[in-house]
Amino acid sequence: MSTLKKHYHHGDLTKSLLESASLIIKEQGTESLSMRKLADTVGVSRTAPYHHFKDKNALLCALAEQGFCEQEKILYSLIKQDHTAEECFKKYVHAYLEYALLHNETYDLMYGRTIWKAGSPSPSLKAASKRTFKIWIDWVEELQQHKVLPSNNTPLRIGQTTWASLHGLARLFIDGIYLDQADLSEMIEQMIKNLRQESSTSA
Amino acid sequence: MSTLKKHYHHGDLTKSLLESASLIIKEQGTESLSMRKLADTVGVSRTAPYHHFKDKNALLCALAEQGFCEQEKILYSLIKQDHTAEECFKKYVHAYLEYALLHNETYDLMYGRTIWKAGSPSPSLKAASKRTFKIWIDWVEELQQHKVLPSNNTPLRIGQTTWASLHGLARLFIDGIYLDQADLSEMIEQMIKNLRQESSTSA
DNA sequence: GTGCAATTTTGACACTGTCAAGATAATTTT
DNA sequence: AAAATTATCTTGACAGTGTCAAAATTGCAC
Repeated sequence: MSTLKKHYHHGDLTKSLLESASLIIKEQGTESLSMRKLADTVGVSRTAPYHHFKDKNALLCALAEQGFCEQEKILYSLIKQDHTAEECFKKYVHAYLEYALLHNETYDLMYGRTIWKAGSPSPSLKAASKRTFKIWIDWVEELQQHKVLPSNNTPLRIGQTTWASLHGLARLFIDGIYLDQADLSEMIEQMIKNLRQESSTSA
Repeated sequence: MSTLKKHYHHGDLTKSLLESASLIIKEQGTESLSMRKLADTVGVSRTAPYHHFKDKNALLCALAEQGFCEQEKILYSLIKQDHTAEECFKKYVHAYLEYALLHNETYDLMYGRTIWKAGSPSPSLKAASKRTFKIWIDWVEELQQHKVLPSNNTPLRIGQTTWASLHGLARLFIDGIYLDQADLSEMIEQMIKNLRQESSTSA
């Protein structure tokens, strides 16, 4: 009888489920997120969550969607700062990888097989990812104009390939192929050089 | 009583399991590979496979290891041809992505979360992946000498970053983030330009 | 043939996602 | 306020999973 929504037994189960689920995947990995344990953690029966999410896939989609919002906020605010385009791009790359590695489980849901191949992305998740991608492509166009990124192709293609590069770097660490965080920063620096318009300046 | 190995009940269960498993993941995805169904397919009881593979993880490791052998063969033979370094590199990129997409489920086992993060790679799998990686790094050094890849860092770093780029491109398609195979070849071409020593030649 | 070791099976346990049906509480309608 | 309707949650059930322990089967060496 107080705030906005109010479900009789639990206040706001939808929200509680998302929060708990988010915590579980962060601390124990997506593999060990089960609907039953989640329900138990929140203090509700096994099938209660199914009245708030059609199935597990829907829950994961919601988590991924939250991730897109969060990531978009971080990266978008970065773009809108008043650095040189060059400096801004470098910061973007660092921020992108920082987000990916810090929220690695969420990143995996956002850009990984679990939802996009094994599962099926919800319409609103698709929309969120498209939105994020569009912001990126628009900014790539600017970066091309400022001669930060190469102009030998359309913003779309350049955006796709440089994104693929960042994504690949992120994945190698997220998936446990590389573990040594010490290597990471050096790899990031080199990746930035690779992606820049003029890649080779020194011998 | 004929050839090399011979197990009394089934000829060579180990081999049969690997072959069937390989077929199942190719046709139905790794998600729908279960030890029980696999056993059933091969015509043996649920727990029989456990005398040939310690657990499911071990089976997956074996599949991944096979993948490394196969991939190594393809790529290594390519390196040893008599094209220009430039031409050879282009072919390599195409071949790498072709393998990744054609054997996408195996590729995912070789370079994906399932084994490397969620599971645990067997010693021999680790060795196989190290071997493959070493061949790559050695060749990167050659490519640098032929001014195909940039020389502004060690072979290791350049090898890591350009591999990350190829891997990222592969993953976007393997994981279902991108589906349109028509885009793929254009993205590959652009990626090659990105990776080459002099990335921007035209406006 | 007997003994031994390799191989396979049966039974069991604790999990998983999710459906159908029933119970309960809140909300709306009368 | 009482009744009807809806939203929410629970209990029971089913089919599936990985994998362990113990028993059964088979092949081979002696």
